[in-house]
Amino acid sequence: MEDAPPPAARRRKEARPQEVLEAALDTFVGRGFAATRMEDVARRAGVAKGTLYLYYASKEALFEAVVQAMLGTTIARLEGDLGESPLSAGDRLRAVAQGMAGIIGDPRRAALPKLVIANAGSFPGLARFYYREVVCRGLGLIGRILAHGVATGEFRAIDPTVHARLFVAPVLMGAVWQTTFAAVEETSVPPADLLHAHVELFLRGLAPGAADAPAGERS
Amino acid sequence: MEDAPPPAARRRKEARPQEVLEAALDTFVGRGFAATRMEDVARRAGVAKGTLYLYYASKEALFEAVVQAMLGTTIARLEGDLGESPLSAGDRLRAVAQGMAGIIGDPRRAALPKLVIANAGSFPGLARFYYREVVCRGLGLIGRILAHGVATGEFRAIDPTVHARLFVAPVLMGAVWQTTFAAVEETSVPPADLLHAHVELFLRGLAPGAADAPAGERS
Amino acid sequence: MEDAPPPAARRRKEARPQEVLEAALDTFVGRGFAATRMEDVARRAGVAKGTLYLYYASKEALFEAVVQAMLGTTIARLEGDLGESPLSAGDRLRAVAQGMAGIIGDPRRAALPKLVIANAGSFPGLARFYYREVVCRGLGLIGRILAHGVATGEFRAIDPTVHARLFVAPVLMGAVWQTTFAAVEETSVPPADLLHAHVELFLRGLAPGAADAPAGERS
Amino acid sequence: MEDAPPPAARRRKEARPQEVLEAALDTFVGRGFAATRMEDVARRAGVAKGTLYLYYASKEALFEAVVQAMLGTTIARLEGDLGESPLSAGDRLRAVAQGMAGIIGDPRRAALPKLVIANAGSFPGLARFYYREVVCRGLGLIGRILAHGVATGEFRAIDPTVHARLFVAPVLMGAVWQTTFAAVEETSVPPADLLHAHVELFLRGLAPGAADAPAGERS
DNA sequence: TATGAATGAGGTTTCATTCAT
DNA sequence: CATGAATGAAACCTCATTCAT
Repeated sequence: MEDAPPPAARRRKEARPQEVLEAALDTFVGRGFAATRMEDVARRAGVAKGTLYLYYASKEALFEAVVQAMLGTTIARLEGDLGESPLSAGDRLRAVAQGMAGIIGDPRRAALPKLVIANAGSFPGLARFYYREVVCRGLGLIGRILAHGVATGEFRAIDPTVHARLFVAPVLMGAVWQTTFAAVEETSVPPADLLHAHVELFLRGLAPGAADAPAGERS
Repeated sequence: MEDAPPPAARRRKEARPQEVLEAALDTFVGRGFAATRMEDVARRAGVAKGTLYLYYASKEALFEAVVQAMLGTTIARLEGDLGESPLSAGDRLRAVAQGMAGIIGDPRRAALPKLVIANAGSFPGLARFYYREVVCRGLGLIGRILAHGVATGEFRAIDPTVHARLFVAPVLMGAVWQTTFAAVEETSVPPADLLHAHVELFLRGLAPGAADAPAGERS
Repeated sequence: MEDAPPPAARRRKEARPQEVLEAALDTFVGRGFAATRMEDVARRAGVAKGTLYLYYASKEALFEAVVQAMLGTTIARLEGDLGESPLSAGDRLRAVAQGMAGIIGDPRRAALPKLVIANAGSFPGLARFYYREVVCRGLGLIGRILAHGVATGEFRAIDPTVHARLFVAPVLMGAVWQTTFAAVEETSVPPADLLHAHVELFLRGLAPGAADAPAGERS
Repeated sequence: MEDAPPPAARRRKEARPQEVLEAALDTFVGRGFAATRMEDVARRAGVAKGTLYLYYASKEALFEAVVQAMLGTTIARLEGDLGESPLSAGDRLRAVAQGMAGIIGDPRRAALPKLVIANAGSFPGLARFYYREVVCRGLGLIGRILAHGVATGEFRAIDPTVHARLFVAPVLMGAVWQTTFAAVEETSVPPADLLHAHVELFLRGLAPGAADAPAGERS
């Protein structure tokens, strides 16, 4: 005799919390927290309204669980890419970009930034938490790579804090873009192309070139 | 000779719709459309609940009026910058960046992108409208400058469609950032610094430099 | 020189209360008391909302004034017909019917019964008042004529109280009918025809005929 | 063997919609549609405000359901009486009167005419619908009986269309009367007496008697 | 006297949450 | 565990009434 009879029905039951989370994520992203009704989530998850409360104590708790679940894997992914490596700073930026591409390639994970941005006002703790756990760590990682590149002379002298943000911006924007304008966009650019162009442009811009900037600058 | 006798009380009356719009914008941006209560808007505008309905037929109508009002000035600003000029492509990009800086320097106008992003799900027409009226026109303007620079050899050969997005991303991101993380940010970067660094990095990256990319690899 | 300059503008001013009453009556009859908005009445009367309150202290007061105004003339009319006369009972009933025809011929006056019926629930005093002032007096008048006819042998022996109601019913019904179904009726019967047929039928039915009822049965 | 286990609590649950309808009817009749608050209906039905919306989508929908429910049985009753029979026209009118007495004997059913009359203004479709489904059919039935009586010589020559209305008027009026003046009436006449007197008077009046009308007519 | 912008109490409706089955 | 009928707090919106002009 086996230890348990998980013949399809049981398996479903154990996957419930996960299915609920996914249904909730989709609805929260599509409609925003306030406009999402628990019944919508329940229907999408294929369970009854009351069942949601067996797993999550309230709508807020469900929302936080959604963010946590996404953060968990996102952070893990970032941490994985954080490991030191013998590559050049440029190649390490390329590797980070690859990792980010993987993340925003998964629509479910790409939705997180928008979720945070759209609901930070209603969840005071959310912005702070996301900022500390994701933004700081992400910017820190990139900043360190940039600083290293500057130190070795691979990059020209720039402020790593500032340029870390510049490096991240198109990725974040791309993620938000997808979940907002994808449906109405006429001429769409594949995220992969965008990311590739971004990295090359970025690295060229950092190259310790001759003078300061090409033409007649100042600002 | 005065045109009319506006004795302080009258002036207030005529400014009502505008005051309501500003109060509504602030609240919608802070809490999102659904979580905003009409009473909050009224209190912030210093009027009674019912007064809102003298000017706007419903919460939705108020929201749309807010977006329209912001769009109006934003579009006008963009159109102004659209004028052809004898400057180099690089300097024209710098001018556009200046214009954008002016826009996101006004907190009220900087709030529009977040408003659209956060509520596109609940207002199907909103994303489409904003995309057509602002995104397309903005990207088109920048794309044309880029294409011109490529044609004259001022820039290396890049895809204007793709790089227009890259040019805009940090600006948009900055605007969204401000209204989302400003309160919790530890080490903030002045938007002006960010924008300046961005433009310089961008122009360096576009310079028709020697080889392809500085160091070894490829993606 | 005249005593006052009432050149059309002044005359209008003095007629205001009456115009307001008429506008109110029309609206109350059409929509019911609760569904009538003061602004509707004002617009129909051609005055501003606030002006109504110069003449009537509240919506309820306006409603009561409407009823009073209608009652006044209605009662007066009835009283006029109440005068004793040398006619036969039958001819006096015919005269009363004439009077009623005059009343329900004026759409404004015909509307009163419906107004009372539809709003008696919301105005506890209204039913009582109308019953005392109109119903009782009307039924009393007719009852006395019937009793007189019975006493003189002009009519067979019937209960004047009961038959007074039977005499009034088609008139009331006709008045209510007009303001309720007139717009949707396919085959309408002119009120005058209806009334004439009613009186003749009624008088024939009262004639001290041979047996009890024409044909065989029982009750 | 029982079909199901309805242990007193369950029975209550299934009767909910019906209980709500009855509570709503009573309140609508007493106060009119506009003056009725959903909370009143809920309290009278012994449920919470929100519960009403489980069964009826809106206040209007509830009102229409009330009318429908009443109409259903009323129409059925009328149809039942519509069956051809071998009786004389007079006896068939008596039978119809009996049927009507049954209807207005049930206070709930007697309330329908008043409901329609009082709210036709706010529900444009209501008057039309009621007219077609009840008034036309009722008048048609009676008109056919009258026409038959005229054809067989049982009645004198009258216009069936006109006299059908005269036949119905006291019944309708009685129904409306009950729900409007019952509480304030001093000398009330039992509806049954009224109806009986009406039918006898009506039949006498239709008898193909000697001349036209007894005494000195003409209008 | 007349106006109509402003007010806010009160009504309809929604929906997160509970609990008996 | 799972359900979904029931609840009632809270939000949107209307409109009778007031009052500065």
